[in-house]
Amino acid sequence: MGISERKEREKKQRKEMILEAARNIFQERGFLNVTISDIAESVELSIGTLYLYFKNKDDIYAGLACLGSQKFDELLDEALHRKKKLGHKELVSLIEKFMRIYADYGCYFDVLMLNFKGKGSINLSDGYANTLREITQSSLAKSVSYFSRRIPKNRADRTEIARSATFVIWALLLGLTQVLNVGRTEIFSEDDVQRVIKKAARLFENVPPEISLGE
Amino acid sequence: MGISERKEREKKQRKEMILEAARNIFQERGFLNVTISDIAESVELSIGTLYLYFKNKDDIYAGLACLGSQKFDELLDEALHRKKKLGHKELVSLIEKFMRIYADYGCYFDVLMLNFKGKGSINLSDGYANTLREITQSSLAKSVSYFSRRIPKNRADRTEIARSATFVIWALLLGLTQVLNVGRTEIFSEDDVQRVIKKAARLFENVPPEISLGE
Amino acid sequence: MGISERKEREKKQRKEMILEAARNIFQERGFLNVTISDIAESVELSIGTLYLYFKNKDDIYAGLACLGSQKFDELLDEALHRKKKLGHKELVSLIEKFMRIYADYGCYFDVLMLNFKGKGSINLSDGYANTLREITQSSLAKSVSYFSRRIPKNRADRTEIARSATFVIWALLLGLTQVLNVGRTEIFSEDDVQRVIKKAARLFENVPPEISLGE
Amino acid sequence: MGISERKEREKKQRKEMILEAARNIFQERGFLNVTISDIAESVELSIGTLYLYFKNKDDIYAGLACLGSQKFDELLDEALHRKKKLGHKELVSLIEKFMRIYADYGCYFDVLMLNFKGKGSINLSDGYANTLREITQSSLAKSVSYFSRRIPKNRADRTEIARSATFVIWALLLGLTQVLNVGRTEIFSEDDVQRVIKKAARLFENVPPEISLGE
DNA sequence: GATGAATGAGATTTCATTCAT
DNA sequence: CATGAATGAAATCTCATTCAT
Repeated sequence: MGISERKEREKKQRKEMILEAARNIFQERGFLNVTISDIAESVELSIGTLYLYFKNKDDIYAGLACLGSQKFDELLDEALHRKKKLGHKELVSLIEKFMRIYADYGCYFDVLMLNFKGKGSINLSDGYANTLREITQSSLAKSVSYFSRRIPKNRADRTEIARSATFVIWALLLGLTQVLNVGRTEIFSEDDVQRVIKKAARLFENVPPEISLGE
Repeated sequence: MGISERKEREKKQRKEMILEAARNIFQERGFLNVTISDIAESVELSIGTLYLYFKNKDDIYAGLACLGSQKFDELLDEALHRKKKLGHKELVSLIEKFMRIYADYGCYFDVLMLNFKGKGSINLSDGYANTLREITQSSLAKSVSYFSRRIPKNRADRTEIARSATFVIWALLLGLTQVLNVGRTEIFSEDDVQRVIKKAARLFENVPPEISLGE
Repeated sequence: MGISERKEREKKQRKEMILEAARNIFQERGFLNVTISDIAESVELSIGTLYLYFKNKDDIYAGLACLGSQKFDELLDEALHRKKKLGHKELVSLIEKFMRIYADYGCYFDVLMLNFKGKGSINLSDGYANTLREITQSSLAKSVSYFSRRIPKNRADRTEIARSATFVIWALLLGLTQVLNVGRTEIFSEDDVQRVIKKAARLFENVPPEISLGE
Repeated sequence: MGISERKEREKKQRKEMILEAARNIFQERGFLNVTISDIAESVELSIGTLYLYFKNKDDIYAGLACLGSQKFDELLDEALHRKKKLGHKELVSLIEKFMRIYADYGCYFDVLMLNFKGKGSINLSDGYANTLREITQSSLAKSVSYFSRRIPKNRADRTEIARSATFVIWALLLGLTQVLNVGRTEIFSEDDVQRVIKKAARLFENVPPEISLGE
């Protein structure tokens, strides 16, 4: 039992190592135009070995999506696991952190998008589909719980409000990465980015409690 | 000359017809796993004929991206070309319209994203690259102008604020489509969507003038 | 009768016009990478019209081959239709002329080569096949006759010697174009070309009568 | 390192194996109308495998051209690496050998011709372009050196004469293959061929030393 | 377990030929 | 007659996956 557990653990570590290394090539060349060969080369393993750890290409994508979700979950943990209300400073920090995560792990989210929007283009194997669902639900629950705690208990629609707040801020986070990445170099400068982040953060101040992001 | 002009016009119309029909199949099956054959079949033309109108596959993608930008530009025209401040009702309407556009023309934006993020994955021919840049600049100018008019003239950083406001709302629009599409069916209901939109719109109320979306 | 004859004549003229214009594009771009479209464009006629005059692509190639053979035949006429022995000066002139013809009409000969060597790659329609055979036989007969007249009548192998002489000089002519064209710019200069031609011509001097090119 | 060296060697051998087998189909069907599929079938490999060894179709052609140049180079080595003057017997032998090489490897030279005359029709990858240039220069140097040695040292234009002699004999060799192959069956018999070769060889006898092929 | 050469199905692309106008 | 858009068969090329070593 001990042995098989260790094997299992080692296998999982190796998978993550592969994914971590694979991420580089994805970030570098974009989601399209990356082949299994490219990944293998980037990981410094043979093609065949990749198939020992992943059933097929979609499985690799799914793995990436899971890792990305985890990163996002960790970010939320750090940002929301505090007593204080999420003020301007904290929001700016949250957005900046997410931007930075996206800079390094953007392909995770892209895979995530393509997975759902691709309507079957990526067929998650059951294992990954479950993992992904669990992580997402976990993140969602955390966010909702956070906002919920900051809404008066006597409001019947507390949960709904908290869910909405969650999706709005998620949307803003994701949208900012998209817009700022698309426009970068072509349309605006680093200064622009800073301004946009600050303005986005300020949106959430001075709003009535029930729509704010907290207390 | 009259004849050649007509020919030119007809050719342009046919190109748009192809793109319009191609859009369907993209929306239906997702951006990945659509082949030239699929498009040809959807358009009810032969593969060879597509190549009469488009140099190659990337050229078709580029055409889609341009059309998508145009749709977005038209949306902005309609939403911003008004005297009144962009109030809650108008914002809700704007977001809803964008959501609806995205439902039909989402693939346009996906192409746009992949084009920029893919770092060369889609090689825009010069013609399309220019068109795309022009449309984007036009949309940007409209937005900036709109917000700028609503900021006190004596503020030195008027333009910067207007630009930031533009990017924030663009980000929100795009982000909402992403989040809401990803989560749909899996995570939330149509009711959720409505709530999220309303909440997003309300964010922009009761904020100090210099960061509001208007007057 | 007069009318149909005129029509026939006009059609023939048009065909030659097409071939003459087609030659340009062949010389310019090389035998491969020339399409029917390219030819049509070069001739300033529509693709469909080309097919009014030529059954198919091979037919155009065949036409080119015939024209090339004619050019060569005319060259021989001019060079051999004289009383005098073919001396050094005349040989140099002959080679130079052939080189010049080749510079402009080289693709004719290329077609000729590919026709035979291609072993069916170009399927001559019967009409062209006959024309081509006739022209070639005519050229051959002229050459043989020329050399034959310069060999003592009492030699039993007069005709064989004359035929051999013909082929040798034809080979030299053709080979020079090949070698000099392949090497041009890469391997040697215009001066080289002149020297090679002169040396080639000189080979045929001072050889015993029965192997010489004349008298 | 030993392993990678072996791999490299094996890869090279496989490439040559492919080219050797490809040659057959080229000789059989003519340079045109040979497809990648045909080659793959002839080599008894899959299409995909060919693309493991050659970047594209042109790369295969280029490989053939290189091998052909090598064959020619070897022929020259054998023919010229001797003390004795290149007499009639040796010349006949040289021509006959070249004819035989051409019968088997003719497509090599055809590729060579089309490469240069096609003005870019075949795009040599850098590697092949260099190899080809090197081999050609090597062959040229050998020939020139051979003839040079047979020209009195006090002649200032020794090298020029030697170069000219080289090109003339190369032209004759190549031209003979062209003429004799085109005319074969249609125009002349095997006997003709023999006579032509002998006559061609005899051309080089009894000529003044400075234009002869050797002392 | 690890490898990567080989595969072959399927993608993109080309172009000679046709035919409705 | 003249046209050239449309065709589709066939070509080139790609790449996820397998399997013998």
